[in-house]
Amino acid sequence: MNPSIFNTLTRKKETLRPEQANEAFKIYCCGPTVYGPAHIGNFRTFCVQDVLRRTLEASGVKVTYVRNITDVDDKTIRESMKLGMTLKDFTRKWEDKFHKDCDALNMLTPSVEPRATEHIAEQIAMVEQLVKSHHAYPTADGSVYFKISSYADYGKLSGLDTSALKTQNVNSAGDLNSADEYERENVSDFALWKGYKPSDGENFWESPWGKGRPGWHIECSAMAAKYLGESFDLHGGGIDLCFPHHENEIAQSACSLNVKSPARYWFHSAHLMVEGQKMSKSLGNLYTLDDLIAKGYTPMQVRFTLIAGHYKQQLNFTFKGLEDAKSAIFKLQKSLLQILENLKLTKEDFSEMISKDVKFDGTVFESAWNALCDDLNVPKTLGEIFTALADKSAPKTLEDVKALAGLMYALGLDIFADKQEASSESAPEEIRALAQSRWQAKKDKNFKLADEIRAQIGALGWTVLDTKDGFDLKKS
RNA sequence: GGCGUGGUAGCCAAGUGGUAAGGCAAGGCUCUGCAAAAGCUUCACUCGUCGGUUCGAUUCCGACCCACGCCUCCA
Repeated sequence: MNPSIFNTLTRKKETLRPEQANEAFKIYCCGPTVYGPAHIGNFRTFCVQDVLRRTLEASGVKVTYVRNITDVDDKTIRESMKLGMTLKDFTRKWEDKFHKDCDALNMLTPSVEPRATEHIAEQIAMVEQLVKSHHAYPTADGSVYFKISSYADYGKLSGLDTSALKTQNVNSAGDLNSADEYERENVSDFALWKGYKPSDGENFWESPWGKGRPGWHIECSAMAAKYLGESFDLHGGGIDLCFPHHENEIAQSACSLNVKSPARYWFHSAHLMVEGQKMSKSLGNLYTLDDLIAKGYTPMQVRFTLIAGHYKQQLNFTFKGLEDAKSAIFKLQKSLLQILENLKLTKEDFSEMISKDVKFDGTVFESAWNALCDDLNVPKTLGEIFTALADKSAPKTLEDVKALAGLMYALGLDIFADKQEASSESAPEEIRALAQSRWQAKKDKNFKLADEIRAQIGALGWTVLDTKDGFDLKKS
């Protein structure tokens, strides 16, 4: 079964098929701007895209996945200069951190991950092409702007009324859009190339219009065309990129490459709220992965939380939600362990089964898979998984377990990544000795002493949990 | 103002023209000294409000209320 998604361009749910049958499905996603640690809002988008890619793969489609690194823009330049670092050293540092976080969140590595600064020539070539075809014009300050009035379909993706746009001189905050600053012909014309300013420091490249640097939108168009061709299958990003970023990309590509739209499917995921509020630094509710790990949550719990809501739906991120995810994962582990035991299989066996080569048809998890293929309905998928797991009337077969492993591949949930609560081995010798003496007291039916020792252990920050024939120690 | 999304149990969240998946939390029971765990089990006559269409609407239509997002470089 081929997965479907809601295509922003057509405003319809569509089945995803590669343009050329038997060829790879080509995806381009806008990657991070590396000027600091990515936050969970960024990761919501990237995790959802990861699920899309994995689901396509599990459906038997080959995928080429390109996600760029934006390593030059106002923020990267400003922050690197503030620290006295070269732009490259600065951005590589945050790029490495981004990759570390992605790995922790069990995201697959992109097929290609191009950096904007390593594709300046391609960007300049595209801008030249646009200038030559009169879709763009240079200005006195050495910048080049795209002329949106030269492209009739501008605004089609985001449903923008361009006639209103052209006369719009005031933004939502009531401020005058500083149209004159760069001598733009029209306020809505956007920069393809930015002329050099002293505040750019050492960060500039030579171009036919003098030294400067590329505008933000052109990098994606140039790199997507280079690695995926003039037209590819799907372009993704956060909903905020729909306008103006993707709108501008379409305009650039359409006018320089002579295609209607660079991508046939446009995939946008909704934003993340935190405790009901927009996430922002000023509200102090902007979390990075490390922030959550420091609070004792695991990357897998974070991933579960980020993908558990539908991608088109705004997700309200809460710590209660993180707790819920923790319990849900634990429940999943327990049910699965029971099934594996019945089949005389181990966790390791299951881990080896996690693969994109799966058959879902005829298994108890067929409906879960169908839900995932239906516009990436992860909440329903999870519901179907739990329902199937709980259905005692259908004993699970090896094929069922393999199908579940396939679903775990698609969702990117490494279900045993989180150890089931720390166990006795990690406890200090002192605690273990105490626990041992309590166990002896208990066996001697000296419950008073046993409870005293338990209280003592509790005071030292550990909890004793009795099992059938022994005990576990847990950090409390 | 323009465009768009959503309002389903305490919280999160699917869904369908015929009377509401799932997760979390909570309650009850069983079980072991106790505790925890585990197992079993209960938990929306109701789907923002008001009208309309229909034999029948949470699901279709209209109006209204509320929340949220985008509107020039924020995933």
